[in-house]
Amino acid sequence: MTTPPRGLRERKKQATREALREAALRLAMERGPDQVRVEDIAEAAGVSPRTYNNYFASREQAIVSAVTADREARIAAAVAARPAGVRLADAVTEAVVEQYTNTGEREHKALVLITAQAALRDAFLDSAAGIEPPLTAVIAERLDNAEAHTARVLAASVAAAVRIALEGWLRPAGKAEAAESFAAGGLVVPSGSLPDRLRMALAPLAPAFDAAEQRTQP
Amino acid sequence: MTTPPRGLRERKKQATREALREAALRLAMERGPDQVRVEDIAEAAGVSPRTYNNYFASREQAIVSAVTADREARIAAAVAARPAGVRLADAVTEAVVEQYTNTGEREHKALVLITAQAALRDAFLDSAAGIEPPLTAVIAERLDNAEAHTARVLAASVAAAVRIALEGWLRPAGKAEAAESFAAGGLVVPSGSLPDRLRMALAPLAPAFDAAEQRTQP
DNA sequence: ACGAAAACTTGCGTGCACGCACATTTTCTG
DNA sequence: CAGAAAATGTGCGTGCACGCAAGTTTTCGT
Repeated sequence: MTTPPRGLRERKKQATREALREAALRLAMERGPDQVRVEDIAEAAGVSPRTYNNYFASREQAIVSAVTADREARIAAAVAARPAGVRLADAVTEAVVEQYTNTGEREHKALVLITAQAALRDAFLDSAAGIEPPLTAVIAERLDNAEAHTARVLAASVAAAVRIALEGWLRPAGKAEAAESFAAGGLVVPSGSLPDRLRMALAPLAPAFDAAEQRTQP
Repeated sequence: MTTPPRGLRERKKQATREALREAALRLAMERGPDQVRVEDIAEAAGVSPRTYNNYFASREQAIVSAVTADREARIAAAVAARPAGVRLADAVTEAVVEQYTNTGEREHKALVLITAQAALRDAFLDSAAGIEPPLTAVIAERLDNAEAHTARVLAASVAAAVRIALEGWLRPAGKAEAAESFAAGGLVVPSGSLPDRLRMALAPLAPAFDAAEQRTQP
C-alpha cells in the first residue's frame, strides 16, 4: 500500500471514525435525521460528544461521510488504473462516472434520506470537494509533475463540475429551475441520469486537459 | 439599470446590510477580531442580534463581506465591458485581475487583519465562490446562451482557480509548503504577486474557453 | 384609499462548534 | 527498558446559528 499502517494509533483513529460514521447513518435512518443529536451519535459510538467533534465538523458531515467515505480515494485509484494511452480527460471522466454509479443497496437508501433534507443535501454537495486533493496527485503524476499548479486547477475544476452535476441531479426540478431555464432562453434538457449529467458537466473541461497533456508529451 | 429599485423595502435592506458590514469591519479593526461578538455588531448597526443572523450566516462572513462586498458584480460588469472581439478567456482573466488589484487603503488594512486569523482567511477564500453566479450570466451571454451548462461549469472553474490563487497568495509560506513542493520534485515558484498568481491559475482554463467560444461562433 | 397579503424584525429556546486545560495513552530516544 | 515527547480523549464553558411564532411594516389588488 501507499501507507503501511504506522501503528496502533492510526488503527484506533480509523476505527473510531468508522464507528461514528456508522452510528450517525444508522440512527438517522431509524429515527428522522432531525431526531438525532450529537450526543446520541457519540454515545452509540462509545466516545464523548467532545471527541465526536474532533472527527467531524458538523452533524451532517458525519451522516454524509458514511456514504461518501472513501469515494475520493477510489476515484484517484481508478484514474491511476487507466492505461497510459488514453486521453487524460477520458480517464478522469470515466473514473468519476464509474465511482458515482456504483450504488449499492445501502447507499441508495441513504441517498433517499439525504435528498429529503436541505442541510444533508448541502453537506453531500460539499463532499464533492474532497476529491480535489487525490485528483491533484494523480493528475500531477500524469503530467510528469511538470505543472503542479495546472494539476491543482484542473482537479478543482473537476470537483466544481461534479458538484454542479450533483446539484442538478438531486434538485426536485421545482418552478425555480423552470423559470431560470426559460429566462436563459435556451432549450435546456431539464433532467437526466446522473452519469449523463456528470459527462455533460465534465465535457467542457476536456480541451483544458488536452492542452495540458500535449504540453508535457508532444 | 438591470433592476430599477423596486421600492422602499429594498433600500432599507441594503442599508441594514451595509450598516452591519461596516460595523463588523470597524469593530474588528478597533479591537481584535476575537474581541467582537455578534451582539456588539448588531448593537452598533442598530438591529437585534437575531436580525444580524438574517443577513449573515457567520461572524466572519460579515467582516469579510465589507471587503469583498460587490466585487462579484464588478467582475461580471468588467467582463461585459470588454469589446466583443477579444478572446473570452482573456476578457475573464483581465477582469478578474483588475478587480482583485484595485486595492484601496482601507481594503489593504482590512486584508492585513483578515490574513492574521485562520477563520477570517477561510471566509475570505469562500467569498471567491460568490463570483460564480454573475460570471455564469455573462459567460452564457457571450456564448449566445447556446450552452448554459457549459457557462456554469466554466464560471465555477474560474471561481475555483481564483480560490487557489488566493490560497497560495496569503499562505505564510511555512515549512508545509516547502516540504510539499520538494516532495513533488518540481522547481515550483514558491511565491509571487497576486496578479501573477491569478494569471497562472486561470491560464490552464483558457483552452476550455476557446473551445466553447469556437463552438458557438466558428 | 382601504384592507388583505406578503415580507421583515425580534425574543426565545435549543443544540451545537470549538477553545482551553488536563489526564491518559502511544510513540520515540538513548 | 525507562523516561521524555507527542498525540488523543474528555469535561467544561462560551458564543453562536437557526427554527419558531408573534408583532410590525411595506406592498398590492380593487
